[in-house]
Parts: sequence; C-alpha cells; structure tokens
Amino acid sequence: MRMTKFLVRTLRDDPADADVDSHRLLVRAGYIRKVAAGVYSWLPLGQRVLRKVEQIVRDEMDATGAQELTLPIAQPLELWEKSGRDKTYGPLMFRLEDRKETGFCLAPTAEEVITSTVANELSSYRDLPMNLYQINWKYRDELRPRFGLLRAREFLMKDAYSFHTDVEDLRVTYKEMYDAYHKIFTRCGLTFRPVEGEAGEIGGDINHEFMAVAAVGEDDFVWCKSCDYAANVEVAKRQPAQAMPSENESQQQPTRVHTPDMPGIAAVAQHLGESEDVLLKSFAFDADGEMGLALVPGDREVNEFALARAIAPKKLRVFDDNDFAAHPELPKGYIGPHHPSVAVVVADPSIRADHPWVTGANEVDHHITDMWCDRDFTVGIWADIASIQSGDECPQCGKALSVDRGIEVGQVFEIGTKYSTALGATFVDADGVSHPMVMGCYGVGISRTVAAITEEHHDDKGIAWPASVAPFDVHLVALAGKGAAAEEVRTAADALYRDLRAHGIDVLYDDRDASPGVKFADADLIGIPVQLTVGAKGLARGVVERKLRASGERDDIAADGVVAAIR
RNA sequence: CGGGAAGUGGCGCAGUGGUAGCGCACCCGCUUUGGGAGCGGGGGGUCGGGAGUUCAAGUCUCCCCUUCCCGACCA
Repeated sequence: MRMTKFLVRTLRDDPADADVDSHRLLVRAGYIRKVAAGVYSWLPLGQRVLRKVEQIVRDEMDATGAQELTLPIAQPLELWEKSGRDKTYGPLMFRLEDRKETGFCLAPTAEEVITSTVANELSSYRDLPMNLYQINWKYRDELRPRFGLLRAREFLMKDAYSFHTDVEDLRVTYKEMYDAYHKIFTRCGLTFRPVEGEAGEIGGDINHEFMAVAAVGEDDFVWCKSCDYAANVEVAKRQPAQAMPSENESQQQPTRVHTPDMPGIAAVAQHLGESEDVLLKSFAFDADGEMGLALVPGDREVNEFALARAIAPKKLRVFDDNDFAAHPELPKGYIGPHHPSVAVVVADPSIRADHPWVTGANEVDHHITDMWCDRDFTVGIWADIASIQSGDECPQCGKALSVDRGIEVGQVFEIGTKYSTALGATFVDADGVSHPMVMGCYGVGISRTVAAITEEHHDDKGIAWPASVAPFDVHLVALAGKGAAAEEVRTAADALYRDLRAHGIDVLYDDRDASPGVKFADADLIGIPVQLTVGAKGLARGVVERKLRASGERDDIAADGVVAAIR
C-alpha cells in the first residue's frame, strides 16, 4: 500500500482525551478515531490489526471443530424477558423500539439467541455436543466507558456457546477452549495467565478469566512468574504462614500508650518507632448480629472474600459508620481484639508470630504494646484472611508471587442449564427421555485484545506490533529527496515494493514527499515490525537498510536479496 | 449516579466585555532531504447548544448537551 493513497494521518500531539498508552498511540498513529464515548471508528490500519486478531481467533476456534455463524445484533427484547436478563442487565443494555414499538436491544451477548436457535434446530443426543461461535459487535451502555478500547460501549467479541448432554461432556469442550485460548493469546504476543474465577453461587460453575498483564488493567490478580499459578486476589493463596507458638513471651506486660489523633497504622508505627507489621489491624464486622473482629498484620489488608468464607454460614457485613456509632466501645482506629463484647475473632495464621503486637486500646487516642497472641487475646477462627502481597511465596512452587493488574481478554465459563431451561433447548436421550442441554460459553474480547497488545508492545516512540498481528509485514521507506540520486532511489524503491508484494509480503510503502525525520518517526509510531530504508547512501553501497522495530536492531541487506532475507 | 475538570479551525492550545488568534496539519511557490526542515503566500472557525444581561458576549448569568479524570458499578 502506498502511503500517498492510504488513509492514515498521524498526529504529532497526543490527543487530549486519551491517557492510557493504547488509546493514545492507536489514535496518534491513525488506527482508530473516537466517534462518541466508548465508540470508535477503525481506520484502515486499525481494521487490518482487528482482522489479524480476528483471524487468529477464527483459526484456533475452527481447529477445535467449532462452527462459525452470525447472530443478530438487534435482538428482540422478548427473548431477554424469557431468561429474565432484561432486568438483570437493566440499563447496561442499549434499548430501542421498532416502528411498531416492539422492544429490541443491541446485543451485549448472545446466550438467548443462540439457545433459542439451537432449541429449534437440535433435538437429539446424537446432535450433541455442538460448539457454535460468532465474531460480532457487542454493545454495553457502560456506566463509565474509559481507557479507549479497553472499556468501550461498542466492542468486537468472539462468543462461543457449546451444547452438551451432560457436564462431563461439557468439561471436554471446556478444556478444548481453555487450550485454544492459550494458543490464541500466545499467538497474539501477550503475557497472560488464566485465572480461576470465584465459583458461582451454586458452587458448581467453573470459570477462568484470561488476564493480560497490564498496569492499566481493571482487575487485580496474583500470579507466579516461576510457575503457572495464578488466581484472582479474592481467592489467591500463599504458602501457609508459619504458625509459630508464642513461647518466647516476655515478662513485659501490656502497656497502654498515648497515641493522640492517630487512627491509622502508619502514624502509630512512626510514632512508636515500630514497623507496620508489628501492629495488629483489627477489622470490625457483623456476623448475623454478632460482633466480630478480623485480625491481620498492620501491613496487610483483610481479604473480605476470605473472611466471608471463614465465618460461613454466617453472613459478613463490614462495619459502616452507623455500626461504629452504635458501638462506642470499639472506637474506629483504636480497636483491639481483647474487648469482651467481641463474639467472633478471626485471625490470619501470621498473627501467631513470635513477637508481641501493638493493638488498639479500645479507647480513643490510645494503643497497647506488648500484646501476645493467646496470652492477652484469643482467636476463635484461624483462616488465611490476609491479602496477598507481591513477594509472598507461591503456594505451588514457593517462589515469589506478584500482584498485578490485568486486562480480561478472554473468559471460559460453564453455564449449565439456565438458558436451555428458560428457552426450551432440550434433547431426547437414548431412552427417549427429554433433558435440558448443558451449556458452556467462551468469550474473547477482540477489540480489547488489540488494546492489550498495544499496552504490552510499545515504547516512547510508538507501537511495536508482534508480527502476528501487525497491519503490514514491512514498512518500506524511500528517501528519494530531490538530489542527484532521487530518481534512482525512487526507481529502486518502487521495484522493491513490487517485488515484495509479488512474494506475498504486505508492504506499507512510504512514497510520500516528506523529510526523512518525518518518515522515520511515523514508521516508529505506526509500529510495523520490519522497516526497510532505501536511500542514496545505501544504494551507493548496493544495500537497503533494515531495522527491527521492537529491538531497534539494524543491518544492511544486499539490494538484490531483500525478499530472500526477510521472508 | 456522586466528586472534579474541560468544550475556541482536522489535532494541541491562548484569548477577563470592544475587528477571533498561535503551533502542528492542509493547499501553492521556491529552497532543503538520513531522525518530526526554512522562507513567502493561502484556505479553513454557527467559539458545544439555547435563553438572557449589555450599545457591544468566545468572555457575564441561567438551563441543557457532550467529553475526560476519581469513585461507585462491571457475564
């Protein structure tokens, strides 16, 4: 493609409304343009990348035997009423009416339509299993679209739905999808981990979220760089804390100290000259009407999900301002675990440490030092309720864990029979008995993946696409100028352009009458993996110059051997 | 939906009541050509929208719309 004929306009300045790198660079380099909040046009460059990712997904889906189809984006609300999701999705759905005032929505996902389709088409166990997918635009009227393509209101998604006679059969497809996703995101050049999500309310549903590691991600997760362990922060574990019995109790008795106007861990630690991890954090909660405290070291947070599991079946309710007002004996910021009105004490095993604790005195502006676990306060329930931190030991391999943010680029989910029951997708088994089909669903955010790849593959000059998703294979820069060799350079570059294309290589050819600096800067910004420069200097030596965008490596290639060299 | 910020040419911005500007981009001419060139000339703006105050509104008042950030929310 000749740049003089190509719709690509790069911007020298960052767009004012973009503050994450992917958004900023994709706009600056001419891949996308914003049309409304969370709605983007994909310019030709962006379209090419979108198609590349889409094709990788299609390849890997087809390889598993899944079948592609296309489902409507405009969907009758009636279907959503059958599953009850018109209410649960609520304002998240874009809604519209036709001229007869029949309600429609723009598809946020397609369980209802596909299930209803399958209900009409399949009816025997002999038809199952079947896995159907589409690659299509989805719509969610997000409360707050942000971060460019990462949380858009219109986004391209691959959604697959599988139908089975039973859960065992579903698990086979689930594993196939899980493996296919590994291949997809590996081919896309992403650093990612599949993270086991929290079990559904019923407890049986399995799901994994594929998280691309990125500072701008919206979900925290824990992962090990040495093995494949990864988990949502809500369910993450670490090597069990050393439950050290407190045998070294000193003779030092608890001492009340004045800590005026210091309701925070950091201030108290500084005031006493102690480190934060010898302060005891007491986190007040209500468990079905009983007062409870959760104890973790001062440098950790309470994992509320773990705490809820620890006190089950009692229900957790974190203390709010009203609760504190109702319990003046537990002054916020100065709570200690030794108060008689506390019925439930849950502590992380790391509390049973070989040192005394500084705790709140249950009196405003006072703390107590030299509090020993078991001697000065007792614990009812021991549970891993302390938040995981970077550097904690991996529960699988013992190496250091990392807590990072991730972009959810894919998800595999066991649905069960919710939709097949609601929409009548049943099959007849070998004995002639009718059952609802068991379903799974599997999503890949394609437009979001483009953004995630950009987040991982860029530098201060611009994007550096992995070859698998780059809009072109080669960026050919002709430095013709108007000097004596101009015609020669132009002729050589034109010939190289034709030659590369004849060999099936996609080339973006900068044939513009622009200065070298502009062309180099644009090439780095656009981010095609291989840059070839044809200039008078090189031609005089019989070479064109090659630069690899990602590494910056440069070398010379004989002008007559370029195609062979870069294939 | 709460808190904050902002809407002026394609992009980035200045403009505190009196003739709408600057940089980049764009068009023409000349010069220049290995890391975002120089000079000269030129085109392009209902100043987000509406109502109001005023002799006079980009600027002041009110209402609305849009966009961005933080939070809440998020198969």
